[in-house]
This record gives sequence, C-alpha cells and structure tokens, in this order.
Amino acid sequence: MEIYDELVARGLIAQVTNEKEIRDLVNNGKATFYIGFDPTADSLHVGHFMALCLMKRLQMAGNKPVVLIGGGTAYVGDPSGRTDMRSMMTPETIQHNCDCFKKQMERFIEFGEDKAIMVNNADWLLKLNYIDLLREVGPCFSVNNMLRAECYKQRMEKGLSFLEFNYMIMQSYDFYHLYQNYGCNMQFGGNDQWSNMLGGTELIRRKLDKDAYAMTITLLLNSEGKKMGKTASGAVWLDPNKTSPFEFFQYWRNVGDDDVLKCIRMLTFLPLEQIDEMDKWEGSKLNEAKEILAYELTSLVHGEEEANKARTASHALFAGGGDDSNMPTTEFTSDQLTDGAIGVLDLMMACGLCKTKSEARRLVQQGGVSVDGEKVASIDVKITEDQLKNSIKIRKGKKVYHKALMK
RNA sequence: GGGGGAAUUCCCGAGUGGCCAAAGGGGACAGACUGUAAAUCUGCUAGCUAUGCUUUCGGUGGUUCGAAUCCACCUUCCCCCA
Repeated sequence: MEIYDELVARGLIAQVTNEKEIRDLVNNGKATFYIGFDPTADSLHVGHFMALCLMKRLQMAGNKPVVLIGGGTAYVGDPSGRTDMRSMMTPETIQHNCDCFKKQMERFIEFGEDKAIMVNNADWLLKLNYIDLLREVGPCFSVNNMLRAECYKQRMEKGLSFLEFNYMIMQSYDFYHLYQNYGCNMQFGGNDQWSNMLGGTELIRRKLDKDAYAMTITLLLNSEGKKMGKTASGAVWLDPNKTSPFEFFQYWRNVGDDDVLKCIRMLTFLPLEQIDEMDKWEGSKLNEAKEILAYELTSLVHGEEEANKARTASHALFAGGGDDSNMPTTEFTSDQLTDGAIGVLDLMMACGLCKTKSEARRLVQQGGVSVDGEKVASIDVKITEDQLKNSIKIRKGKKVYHKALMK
C-alpha cells in the first residue's frame, strides 16, 4: 500500500488542500514538508508524538522532513482554539524549551545530511523589520478573511489581542520563508492549524505565484470528543521525569473501549492487517488490545526495556503477581515515627499519596485505602515499626500503589 | 477619548451586611457494580493540633460589633459610541 493510502486508512489525515497533487508528491517521495512545534512547555506531549510519527512515516517513504521549532512564534503565542490569552513567555523560557524539544526529537527523527533538518523560526522572524514586513506581506492578507477564520472564533467572544492576531501572519511567513530557502512545498500540522496553514499557501501563491500544499492531521479525540493525552493533572508528557513510563503505560492501558482501535491505528506502527484483525475483538478481549497499545507506545517513546518494566509492574498490580520491584517506594527513618509507630494519615502524606491530611482522612473514611490488602478501617490506625521493617504495600483507590519500608 | 458592565473555590455559575467555607452544574476523587473500559447509583470536593479554630470571593485601604456583599483608589477584561 502506498504511503498516502496508508495514512488515510489509519485515519491520520483530516484535511488536504489538493488531494491529487499531495498524493502524487508523498507517494513519490517528492515532498519536502515541515511541521511546526511551538515550544510552550519543556517537554513534548502526545500531540507532538503523533506529528513526529507522521514525519517518520513520510520520511520512510522518501520524503524530506523539516522540523520547525517555533522559537520566534513563541514570542507571539498561537490563539487557535484557545479561550484565553497565553501568558507571555520570557526569552529564557523559550530558549530552554527549545533545547528540551531538540533533545527529545532526536530520539525519534534522524537528523543530518539528506535526512531531516531542524530550523528555528527565531532565526528569521526576530530580525524582521515591522514596516518592511507590512509592506512585503501585508497586502496579501485580508483582514475580513482572517476574522472569519475558525481558529479565532472562540476568541471573537472573549477578546483577541492584536499580538495574537498576528500569529497567523508569522506562521504564513514561515512557510513562505521555508519555501524559498529550503524548497519546502508542503506543511503538516494539527487540524486546529488549518487556517494558519492556508495563510501560508495563500501567501506563497500571491507572492511567488507558486503552489504549495497543506495537510492536517486528525486531532486525537476520545469518544466524548475531548482531546486525548490529557489527564486531570495536565498533559501526558514524553519526558520520563514528568510522566513516568509506568504512568504513560497506564494511561494507554486505561483508554475507553471505543478508543483503543483508533489509537492503535493512528499511533502505532503495527501493520494494518494485524490491526484489522484486532478490530474484531470484543468485550473483555479488548483488554488485550489495550495492553498492546500501551506496550507499543511505551516502547516507542521510552524504549523496549522501560516498556517491559512498565508491563511487568502493571501485571504485578492488577493480575495479582507478586512482583513489586518497580513500585514507587518511600523509605522511613525512625525519627519519622512516634513511639515506634506512624498514623496512616501521616504515612500517606509522607508517601506523597495525598497532598493534605484532609484528603487522606476522606479517603480512609470512604474506604479507599488499604494496607497489605486489608482495608484501613479508621483514621486512627497506626502502622508499627515492625510492619514497616517487613515493608508494606499501601493501595489508594483502585489503581495507585505505593510501598513503604524502614531504611 | 466618552459611556456602561464584569472579576466568586479546579472550571462554569448563584450569592448584594450576620443563617457563608459560600447554592446548583461540570470535572476530579472514593465506594458499589465491572474487564485496570463505558454506563449507572452513592458519597465527597479550602486547611488544621478539629463539636473548635485559621485562610478564601481580582488588589490595597476604609466604614461597621460584623464585609464576598457598602465606600474609595488601583489592576485586568468585556460591550457600546468615537
């Protein structure tokens, strides 16, 4: 199967400017394409991962990827799909984030001569002169059109600053710049970038009378229409220090039934035939598919060794195995104990299972805490030094386990 | 530049002197049921040395026995007119 059809079959393509031309370009390895990454945090997340995978797929088909880091656009801030203004980032933060991005990306994409290249739009955007820019590209943008753009819709109600309004122009300028300097004829991005990307193709057409193409990647939404890769405490990060491989594994292990196959199709590199086979699985058999998804992704992001560890830990907890070697652990010293014992509430705090004592109290009162398999009946329960010497397993809710022992 | 309005807890949003740690909804968390899923039902959602105390309604001062609520100034945002 040719690459374009595979992308379609995997459900990765959301919108394209010219299907026929794009199909021809990517299938024949004639595309030099770029994807922009805005360094808004110090780690990549799942959305970025999807884009990187797409790059890899296209690279394998002979196309040339250009990774663009938005070190310049970060000074402006993309308002697309947001309900309120991004807080302005300091140049130091932007630089730091760019560095973090670079490091992580090198794990996925091969850079070098004839391979992928990486550019930073700070290199050209920061040098622009306001009047020159206005005269150069200003006439090519219709404010009427821009105001109609989907990406500003939410902001038309809440307010959109001129700073952010310019984001589209900056991104369009990037494409224009890359087209001229790197022969970049195609742009990919999240579906929320559609209007920004069209701005670029339009600019190239008007300024250079040349065709450039744009294609967007389907946003990974769950069956409820919410963005995937987000948890209550924020994004699912690729940086193991921000989201541990085990947490990462568990995130995918716990996706809803309706979302498993979609995720496998879009995110993994498993062959389509195998995926179609899994598509027939139903009911509790789907649990196997979830584990495959979790394993595949953890392996891609953190490597096979970490994926194995995460899977073992997961089995140990949920399938009743005795292996607790990968369980998060807290060690206690005797000066943390009073009269050779510690109250459950303090214990939970010390293990980082709760942020406050009230939270710990609530959990115990609602029967959500157990120690070594036995429900903690009262908030007055104490754990003795002898128990800690043997090490105990604390379970909070259904899925959170922690080991505590004496040093 | 002129006029009008808004800011409440994780989010939306009620509250216009004491009965307010603050209705209702969402989310999150926990329990039951399950397949580490979904749906449903129940509980719970500022903190603490806990029948009490402390901090919280954009910020700073003030009025009052008592302020989310009244007054003054400031900050941010929205709408209308130019």
